[in-house]
Amino acid sequence: MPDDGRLPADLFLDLDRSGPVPLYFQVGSRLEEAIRSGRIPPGSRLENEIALGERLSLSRPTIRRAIQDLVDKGLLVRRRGIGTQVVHGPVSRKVELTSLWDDLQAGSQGPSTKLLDRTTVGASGAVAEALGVPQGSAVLHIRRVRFADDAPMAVLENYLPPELLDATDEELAAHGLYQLLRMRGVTMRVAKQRIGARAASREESKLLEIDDLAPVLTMSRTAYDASGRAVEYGTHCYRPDRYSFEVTLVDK
Amino acid sequence: MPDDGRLPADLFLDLDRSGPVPLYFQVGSRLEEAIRSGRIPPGSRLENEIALGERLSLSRPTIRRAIQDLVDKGLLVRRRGIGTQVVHGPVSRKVELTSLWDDLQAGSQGPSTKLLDRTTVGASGAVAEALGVPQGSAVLHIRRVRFADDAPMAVLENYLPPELLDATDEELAAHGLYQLLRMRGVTMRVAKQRIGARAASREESKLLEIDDLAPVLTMSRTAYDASGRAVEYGTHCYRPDRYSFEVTLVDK
DNA sequence: AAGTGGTCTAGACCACCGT
DNA sequence: CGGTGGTCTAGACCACTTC
Repeated sequence: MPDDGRLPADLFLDLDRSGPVPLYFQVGSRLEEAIRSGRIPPGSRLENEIALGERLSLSRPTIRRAIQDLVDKGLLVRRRGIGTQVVHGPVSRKVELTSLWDDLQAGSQGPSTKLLDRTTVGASGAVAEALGVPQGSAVLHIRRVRFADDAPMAVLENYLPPELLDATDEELAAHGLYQLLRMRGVTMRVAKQRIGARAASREESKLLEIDDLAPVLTMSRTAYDASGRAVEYGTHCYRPDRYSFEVTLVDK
Repeated sequence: MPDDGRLPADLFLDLDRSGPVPLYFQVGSRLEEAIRSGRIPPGSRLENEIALGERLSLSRPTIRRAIQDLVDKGLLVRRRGIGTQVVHGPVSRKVELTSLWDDLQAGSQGPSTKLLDRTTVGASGAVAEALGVPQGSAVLHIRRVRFADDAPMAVLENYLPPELLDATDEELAAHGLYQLLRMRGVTMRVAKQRIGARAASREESKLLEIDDLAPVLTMSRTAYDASGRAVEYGTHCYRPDRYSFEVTLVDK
């Protein structure tokens, strides 16, 4: 059998052993690129971990970690006694604007945002519980509409901790919450989301340019920083013809 | 500071070093149990990895893996130079029937299912592409209604590979797809899902006992086995007042 | 029997955080 | 500065699959 899964030799020529980027990340990224581009075709077998490690002068745990990351992303499948294969399914498809993170990560570059409302309010029961602050303490409440290609896509309602009370309207419209929080030393690490559906309210239907009571996709999220403190609580609703969520599950 | 994060001494007394259950899994499970039960309270600090390893007579990588699994589940947060903490947020909340896997995993025990339709059809364009089979090849098509507490919750439409062509109606109603496929040697490893919303069709609204054109939550999924072959394609719609999806995201 | 991934060990050095 | 997690190494033994 000539198919020994030997990878293209030039894939890993430029590994940087002194820079700050971890080796497992460099290996994983190059491998992911090769798979998504189709250069390593679906269903093809990879070299075994030890051989690959020797060719790259890397230890087996380092190789394993790089491969495991791609397994977690759903790009590779491992079977004991068999080997590692590229999945057959639709791999090359990029995650476009349906990623679950993009509300946080886009912001500055992505679709535009219009600020509808921005007030400082005392945290009510549900908000106070979600953010983990005392009832009645001051939090920032904002309401925005997100546009993609000049068409309304979502209505975003958020409650934020005191750090952002000083943000200007211009900042809120231009920079996205994730970025604003980062600039103030707050980085999100964990988020819990609930996705559902309901009929649009009269106001929402107007903003989204859909019929009253038409279906909307809803998502509510609480995000936590590295210390475990809640730093964002939001309730969003989306036009279902312009937005959907994509999730890849891996059996562990 | 007396808070050295020292864990309860009896947590790890019964580690089985000879059985088939990996040590990192045993450690992780016990830790998860202690966190979810509140025995290790939110915000509390854990011992550092090396100390914990010494106390349990385990190497640092083994401890790290156990902890990392809980970080990936959103139960713990690690910070370099600081330590590992239990997140502050709502942790103890069980995942009940909103897990993204339960359609696959419940089946036998969970809510009941009524089989509406079961036919062998030639794979049409979209189905053939999703399942990765030739156009027109025989696949099993089934349509079911899922009930929870005797109330309709979802309409499930699935296309399945030839392995299941011989399944009886009783099996289909009683055992759940995941279990039936497992019994035939097929195990799912990766699934890609898309979650959206739309208005219910007349037939769906009747089955779900809701108004015509009322909102429904939709999910379509393609599942792959260990070899990367597609083994299930399904389109489901849910009553949004009885079902929603819960997702935990971790920044990696 | 040979080859694969799955687990585990016992170290090492580094980057980052607090004091 | 000491303590923490982040990375990396070089081995070892095992379980599983295929031949």
